Amino acid sequence: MTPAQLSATVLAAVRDVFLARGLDPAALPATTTVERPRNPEHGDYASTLALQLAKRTGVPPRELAAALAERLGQEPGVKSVEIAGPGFLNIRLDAAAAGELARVVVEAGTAYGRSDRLAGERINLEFVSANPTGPVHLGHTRWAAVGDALRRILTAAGARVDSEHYTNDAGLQVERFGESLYAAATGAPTPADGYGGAYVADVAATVAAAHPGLLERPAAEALAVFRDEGYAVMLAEMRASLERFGVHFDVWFSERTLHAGGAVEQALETLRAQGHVYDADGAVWLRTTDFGDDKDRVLVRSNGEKTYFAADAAYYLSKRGRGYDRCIYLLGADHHGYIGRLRAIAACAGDDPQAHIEILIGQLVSLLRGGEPVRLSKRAGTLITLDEIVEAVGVDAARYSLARSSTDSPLTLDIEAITRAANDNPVHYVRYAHARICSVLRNAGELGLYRGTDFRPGLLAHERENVLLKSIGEFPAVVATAGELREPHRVARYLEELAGEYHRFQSTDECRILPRGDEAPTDLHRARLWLIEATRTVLANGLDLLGVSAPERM
RNA sequence: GCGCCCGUAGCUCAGCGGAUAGAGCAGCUGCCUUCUAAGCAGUUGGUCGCAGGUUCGAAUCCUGCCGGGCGCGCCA
Repeated sequence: MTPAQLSATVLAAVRDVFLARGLDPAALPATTTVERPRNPEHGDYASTLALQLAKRTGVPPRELAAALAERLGQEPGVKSVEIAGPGFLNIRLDAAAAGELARVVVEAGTAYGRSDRLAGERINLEFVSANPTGPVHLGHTRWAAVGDALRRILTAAGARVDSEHYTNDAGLQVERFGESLYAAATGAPTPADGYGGAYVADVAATVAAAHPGLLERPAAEALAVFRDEGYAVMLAEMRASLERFGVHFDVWFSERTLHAGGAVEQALETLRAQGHVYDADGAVWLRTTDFGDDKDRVLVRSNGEKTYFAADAAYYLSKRGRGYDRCIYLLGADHHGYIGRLRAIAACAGDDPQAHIEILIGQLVSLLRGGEPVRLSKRAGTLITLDEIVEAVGVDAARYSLARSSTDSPLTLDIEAITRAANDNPVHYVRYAHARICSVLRNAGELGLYRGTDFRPGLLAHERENVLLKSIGEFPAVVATAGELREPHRVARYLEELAGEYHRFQSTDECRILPRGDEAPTDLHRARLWLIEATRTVLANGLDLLGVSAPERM
């Protein structure tokens, strides 16, 4: 029995109790969940429904719990129901009912964990959105890992998701980048406000090599080539780095195309038609304060130039126009000032910000080197690139360690620790569990032992097996919750628990999976093969949601 | 000054109102003559920043304070 099935059973039971006692079923919640108590003495699952309903019905919780226990105890598969404390219901399942879960998981395979919780949602998920003036670096990497995991999780929860990278290629920064490249190619000093990292010289050399005689051409002409070609080179590098990191964007969106295609103009008209645009001091403003922003924002400067904010508005309208009903922005904490104005854009366009726009703010990654904070700067060239991180620890470890903590908490990474601690990364613990299972399955194959079709779930009666089954059963709810809350780290934390349950199971002498020596294989061995295949399935599915590989050998 | 986030074990961090607050790492003690020791078992370690409040119940929700990070342009 899955937790979802048990929850439905509990809800049906409480409905029966309500009807029998003449209580109003309208007081019942639409859904309920069962918890996994920390303390094993509190049963396999616990329901707090009696506690929650006591106030609404006026029936003392323990009394309600007693009636519910009586009724639930008759359900097939339920071994016992006890009332505890103020009105907890502690439920135990028959081993056979609990063990059936392994069959469910094995038969679902890669589909186990998916749900339709977010079915019908068409989501645009934007993250990284780095300026094309330097390599993807550590500051972006957290969002790359988290954003891509979120894309996978939302998809698993039933949503239709496109991931999108917005490239700020229209403004002054690209201009400065071009100037810096030209300077580097001619041996001139880096201009003020230019880019001085070592990669600048590399990109400049690449561009120069592709255009013989470029430096002999007039400065304005050469500059334009360095700017445009350099930008293209940089963008291609960013893409390649992210792809190597396992992060694929469905859409690479260029800010330039908004300006060139007239989308910005059109956005201004749309907003004006909605009545939130006004002119003052020679500039054109959007009255974002109508919708909670702390000040109005300029769309067109008094010199006639459209602001970055105007492009933001056009960009949002572009997303909506492309059919996304929910636009999710994953931004670093240094951009949290954007929340108000972005939401105001949606509102000014006549949308309901609550429904259509969602801004997730993640805290920044800070860096220590030798215990001292390191200031990262693209301009100064003191940055740690995604490529360097991948080279140091590999894609799996890097992705995992960035995705396993809540983006609400700032992450502190020690540069030495990243490389040195490649071994004490929890990712190994999880992947190792998967590799161990594969190893046992290989050994079973050599013995000619397979799980077969005659599965006897009731044989999985050992406490370690029971606990493992319960962990496996949690997976779909974990994925659904991670999707709803936009919190991929929940999947990682869950996998660490599951891996722990597996390691403990396999270390238990009474839980031999394969026959020893000349022992004859039994139904119990075969039942355990079902159990470990179910465990392997969940580990593999879960790691995949994080973009981390599940190796068959380590 | 205003706004957002954070404060939980020595360190890095989990814990969407539930029962005795957890994990990894670090430390200490054991366990490889059969399924991978990247593992397991045990042990040390906590005023959940502080003070109030809400309720059957608060690390979790509310208020105030303290400490830290980040942000508050006709910049991009």
